[in-house]
Amino acid sequence: MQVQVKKQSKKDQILRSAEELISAEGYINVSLRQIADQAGVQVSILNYHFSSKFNLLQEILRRRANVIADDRLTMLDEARIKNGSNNPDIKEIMHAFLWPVVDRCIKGEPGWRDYANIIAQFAYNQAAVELFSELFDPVARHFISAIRLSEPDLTDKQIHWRYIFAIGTMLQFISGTNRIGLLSGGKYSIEEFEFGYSELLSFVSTGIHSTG
Amino acid sequence: MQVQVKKQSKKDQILRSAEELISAEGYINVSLRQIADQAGVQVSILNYHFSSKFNLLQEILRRRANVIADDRLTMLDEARIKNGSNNPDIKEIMHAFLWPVVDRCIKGEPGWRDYANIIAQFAYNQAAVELFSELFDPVARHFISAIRLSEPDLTDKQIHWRYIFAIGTMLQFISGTNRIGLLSGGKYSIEEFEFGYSELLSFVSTGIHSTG
DNA sequence: GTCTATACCGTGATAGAC
DNA sequence: GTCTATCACGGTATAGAC
Repeated sequence: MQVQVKKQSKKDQILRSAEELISAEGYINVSLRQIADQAGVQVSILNYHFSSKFNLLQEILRRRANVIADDRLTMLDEARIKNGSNNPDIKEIMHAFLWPVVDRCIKGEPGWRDYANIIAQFAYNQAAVELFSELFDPVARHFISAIRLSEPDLTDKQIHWRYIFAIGTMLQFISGTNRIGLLSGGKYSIEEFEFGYSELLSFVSTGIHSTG
Repeated sequence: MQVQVKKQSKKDQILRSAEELISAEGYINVSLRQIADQAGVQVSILNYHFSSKFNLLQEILRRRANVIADDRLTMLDEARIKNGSNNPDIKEIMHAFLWPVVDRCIKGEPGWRDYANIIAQFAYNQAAVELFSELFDPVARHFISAIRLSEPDLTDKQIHWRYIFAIGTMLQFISGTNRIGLLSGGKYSIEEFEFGYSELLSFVSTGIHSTG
């Protein structure tokens, strides 16, 4: 029993160190030896537990995904209950989709910030797309059903495309790159997450609702 | 003179091979030796011309950027002229922003498709953000001015945020990952670019115009 | 200025002892 | 499960030919 706990916490420690370093310096620039050093373990332990560097990355991506997935479904259900007709409007739906990620990834503990950064790093990487689909698309289909009810004038195809666009918008927001700081010459910043979030939510909701 | 041409075409050949391989297999998975082989040159030539792998990537990103930048400004000017008041509506503005990328990257020669893929691969990579800003933000500021005229009810801060969101939406679209194919179980595909583009344009335009 | 040959050291990964 | 030793390969630097 105690051994089991010990092992778990050790594996977690590796995952945590990897998360931190990959987020800060980028997957390419971090070596397994650095990760091992920071976690206080031997290099070959990493290969024992994770079998490859890329698989370590995949485990990082997996680890926190279902927390988000659960929260999204919970918030979607709550929105349905709060709304008597079981048919919340598009903004409530997208809030249930966006908030679990944004809240944790921007305000949450450092691990979640790192996680968001890593997700953005690999979002458009061919090798990781299938994993992302596996982790997030089952829940996505629930949201698409909800949108279908809420926006009866949209075709199924339109809903799918716009949902994908919403993901793209969200990724831009949760990536730690502070592109808005560079664009605005420092006038605005990714740190103003409350303003940013309300803009994100209305951008995405209005975009999905669009009639052309 | 002729020597100059020869050299240029050789350097271009390396860039082209690198572009193709990095797009297809990912920056991490491609070695300089593979690139050299495909270009029919020696490995050390790459270091001679580009000094490092990452710098080679940067040159790839630079090479086609100003073609897009020029087209965007041209289309923006045309929209202004076509519209008597020098104040085109938001959809015309965003079309001028999106079309030069989408047209080339989706319909254009293979090199442009690869280019789009690589841009998406590095869009949220900390190490590349400053370069992207350098390459695209000067033109972005012209578009922000145009939006300011077109959408007088928006604050400067709102325009900046929404412009950033538009970039995120575009990246999702031009990335070659076909996330929509996975989400829809193959029903829809990234290949239907005409439908996708009209959805993209209205999503982004409506999102920017949003009143909450 | 270009290109070639070669060597260096850090990397991810493996096999086997304990 | 963990550690040591070892491997092949990667990006990079350099010395010198043309």
